[in-house]
Amino acid sequence: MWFGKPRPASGQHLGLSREAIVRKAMEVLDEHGLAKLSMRKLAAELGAAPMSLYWHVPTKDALIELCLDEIYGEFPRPAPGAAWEPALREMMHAFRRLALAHPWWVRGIGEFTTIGPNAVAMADAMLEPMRAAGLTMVQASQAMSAVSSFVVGYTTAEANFRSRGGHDEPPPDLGRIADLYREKHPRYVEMLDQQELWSLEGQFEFGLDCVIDGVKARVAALR
Amino acid sequence: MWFGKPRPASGQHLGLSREAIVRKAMEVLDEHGLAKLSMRKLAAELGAAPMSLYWHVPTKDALIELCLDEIYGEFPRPAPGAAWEPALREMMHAFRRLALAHPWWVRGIGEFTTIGPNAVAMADAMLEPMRAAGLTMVQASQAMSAVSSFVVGYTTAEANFRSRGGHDEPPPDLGRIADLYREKHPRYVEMLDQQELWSLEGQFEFGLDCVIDGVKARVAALR
DNA sequence: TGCGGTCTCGTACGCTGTAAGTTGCTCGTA
DNA sequence: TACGAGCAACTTACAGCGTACGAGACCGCA
Repeated sequence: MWFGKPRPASGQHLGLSREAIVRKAMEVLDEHGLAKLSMRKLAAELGAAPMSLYWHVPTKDALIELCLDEIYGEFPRPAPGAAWEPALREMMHAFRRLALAHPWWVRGIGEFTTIGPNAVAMADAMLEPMRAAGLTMVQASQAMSAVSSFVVGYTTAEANFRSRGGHDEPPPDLGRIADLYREKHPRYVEMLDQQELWSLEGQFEFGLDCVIDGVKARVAALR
Repeated sequence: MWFGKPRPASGQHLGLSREAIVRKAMEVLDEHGLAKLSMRKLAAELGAAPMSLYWHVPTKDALIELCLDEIYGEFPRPAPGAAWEPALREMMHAFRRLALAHPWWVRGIGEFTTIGPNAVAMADAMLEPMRAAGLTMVQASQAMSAVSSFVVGYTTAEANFRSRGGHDEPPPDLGRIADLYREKHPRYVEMLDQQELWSLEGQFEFGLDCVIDGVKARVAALR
């Protein structure tokens, strides 16, 4: 007997779809990280055979790129009429938030260069307040490139550091490292001892302020 | 008769050593990239059996970290008595030079966080002119963190872009991407059409100027 | 009833890192 | 000269990986 469902959910149909696969892949990524994602385990998790995934997704790398772009979809949109500087700042804070919530994401960005629909939409949205404020295309793009380069670099390091057990205080194995280099590079070891440096948010804020200030000054000078 | 050589180079001795393995690994990395480095191929290249490498190196990841640190050894040292700003600038240019010469390097930095002897020596050397100029430890460290975060982020993207065939001009598949997004994000596509944006060195210089300016201003304000 | 399209699966190939155990070599000492 | 220690290289084997290829199962439609 057959119940007239759009998908008869019988025999050959598991309800697999690109969306379902991406969703489950992101679960696995959030929980176990990039290195632990395998097509075979992912398939098992979905109750399917490994090769079944390949009907919906051409390759593992392509799947990862889909996941990467998915995160770009979670960015907030600048409020209409917002000034570019606070909008950019807010966007970069969102970036850090997402990067720390999904540590595999920053690493993936470094390896795969995403130009998926969500990434493009996000960049395009950020372009709006900048153009509205009178920045030229080149200025706007250079500003975004400078600021986001910093943010990518910083959050990569931070995510890495945190994944090794670091928080906002000196890491557990700091003593070992300090001992290793104490006679040869005492200045460096002295730096490691500064409590203030281990405020990861503070470091981020400082760098972000620097870049944005620099950008503002340069943009103003060309007026 | 015995010639007093430290290693008689006979029978079981292939001349394998940690240094030789690292050297050959760097050759492979420079030529084929991180993904193509395998212990088995590396061993073959050295005329040895795969497992022989494991006498000299505990694990593949450890070998990669050794290679990463090796590159840090190629940094120039700031001239004695140099001012911190030009010294830092020069250091960051060296970073970009090395990152483009060894594209696997930047990617590896993002994945492995190196605190090897050469990396530490390089950071320590950079600390010298900053301390001499009267910056506090915290200021010096924050400045280095901000600037190098930008440089890591930018060169990661640039190395990635170049490895996909990009040079200092619009990439070959730009048309395809532009067509994809033209109706939905015309502003973004217009940005891609700006010739000036594809000067990768220009973009780098712009961003670097921004961060360093911002750092200088902040340091001066705290005086 | 048969057909073409959509989806799932089984098998197989050629890779990977490395744990465990074995062999041969050289050397210091007896 | 004989022997055990220790170093260095090798062999074998395991568990896993991405995915090419081809064979089915099921659907709607003619």
